[in-house]
Amino acid sequence: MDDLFPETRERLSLSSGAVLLGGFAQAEAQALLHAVELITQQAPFRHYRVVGGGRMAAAMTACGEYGWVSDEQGYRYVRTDPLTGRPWPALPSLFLALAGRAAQAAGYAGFVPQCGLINRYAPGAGMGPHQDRDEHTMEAPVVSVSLGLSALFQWGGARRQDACRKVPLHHGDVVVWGGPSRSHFHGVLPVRSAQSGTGLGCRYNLTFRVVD
DNA sequence: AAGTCACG
DNA sequence: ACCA
Repeated sequence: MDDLFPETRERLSLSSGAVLLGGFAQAEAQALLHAVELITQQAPFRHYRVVGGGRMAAAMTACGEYGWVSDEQGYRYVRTDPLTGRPWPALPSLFLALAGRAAQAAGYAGFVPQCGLINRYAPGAGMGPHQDRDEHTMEAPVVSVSLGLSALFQWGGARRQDACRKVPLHHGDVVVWGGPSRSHFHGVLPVRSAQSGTGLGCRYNLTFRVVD
């Protein structure tokens, strides 16, 4: 388990099935950011609408077999980027390797994501508590990778009204939630601008999922 | 409401 | 509460 994350700084049990892994190598973070740059050249960041008409504060794009979109038909996964009309950019092997490694370290072997969502949080942007329930299967875990500015992750329970625990997430942290925690509510408090060692002016979050 | 705003 |  531990040898899969040799750079791990800390390991924090969140609840049944959810794990926070801390700190992969800086060189790997730079490679991940470079991959993000290449993806966003093909599938630009955009702001989706939430049900009800509001605008999501986080800018989003995706890579892999499926991408998450929000449109007049609701929240769903599609194989074609509605913005470009082209398939989503391929999941870089670096993403596949990191996601598989993190999932295995958290106790979920054989994780092969079909979707890599990329969320960009400018200072002030956050995401309210919600469940990830648009995937057709909930068997596989969600793997979440934090890059750039730090943020407070809100980790809730199975019900919206359950208390949320605030977990600081920093550049290089990975959160994995599966099993009973797969459908737990979670969100991100508005990101605050700060001088971080990364020099990045925003937070990037990569989330990896199996869709069907 | 995966958002925003008003009001106590 | 709002009423997409």
